[in-house]
Amino acid sequence: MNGLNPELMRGSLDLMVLSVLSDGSKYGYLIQQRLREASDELVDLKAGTLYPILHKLEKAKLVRSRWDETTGRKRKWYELTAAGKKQLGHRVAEWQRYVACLKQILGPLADAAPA
Amino acid sequence: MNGLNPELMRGSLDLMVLSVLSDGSKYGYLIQQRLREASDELVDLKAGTLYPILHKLEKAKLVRSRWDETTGRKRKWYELTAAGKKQLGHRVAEWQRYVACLKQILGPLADAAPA
DNA sequence: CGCAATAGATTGCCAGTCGATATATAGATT
DNA sequence: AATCTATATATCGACTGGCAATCTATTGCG
Repeated sequence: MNGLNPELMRGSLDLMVLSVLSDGSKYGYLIQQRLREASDELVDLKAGTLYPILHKLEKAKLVRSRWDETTGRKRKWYELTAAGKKQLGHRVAEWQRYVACLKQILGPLADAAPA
Repeated sequence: MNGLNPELMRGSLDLMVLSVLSDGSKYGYLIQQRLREASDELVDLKAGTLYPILHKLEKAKLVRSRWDETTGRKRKWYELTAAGKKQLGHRVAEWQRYVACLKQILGPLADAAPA
């Protein structure tokens, strides 16, 4: 996690992964890349972070996976379950409540934004 | 931390505390209350969370403290140092970059917001 | 007098991130 | 043929941080 304070990211990593999966199945490495692209290199999930998250989501039945060995390269494809899609909706709404909450706490500070 | 996913909050607790201190010195218990008010009860920092944060900020010279024993109740007042004010500016800017980043990752999901 | 609220602080548990490491294949370079 | 880089998945251990529980102590109310 390069570009931003890692502490800040912590709580939303699941959300990011679910979000990346919302427009179709992907395998781990691809999720990593997509996230890097979509965030302008700000989010660079390490393997040691990503795979535990995927396993956790799978255990919670929010995603399901299957191996693809038809191509030379072994890949494990992950896709959102119905519950996962529903959960994603909740998480997005929660995220927005969080942002609104912080905005209220920051008050006038939220306006001016010096580097 | 009642109203919202605690995991989500994790990274921004320091920022919240710094922010609450930006409009004047406060003692711990007061910070707790102000934060609860300012967030419409969504953020309720427990003592076991707040005091370690304050001590950490003090160690980092972002806040300074002094005891007030002139009133019956012993209170430890915390105030932002110059470095703390500067740091607050950085943290706010960083927060905004984070929010923008997430918005980009969420893409179309960020628009519709079902509960 | 007892109880709730105020006020500060510490300890120990648990969960989560990430660097390091392991394994293995594909394609490019030497 | 050998080496290197990128691809691809996975686990382990160290470290950090939040929070419930706990402790001490005071103020004010019924």
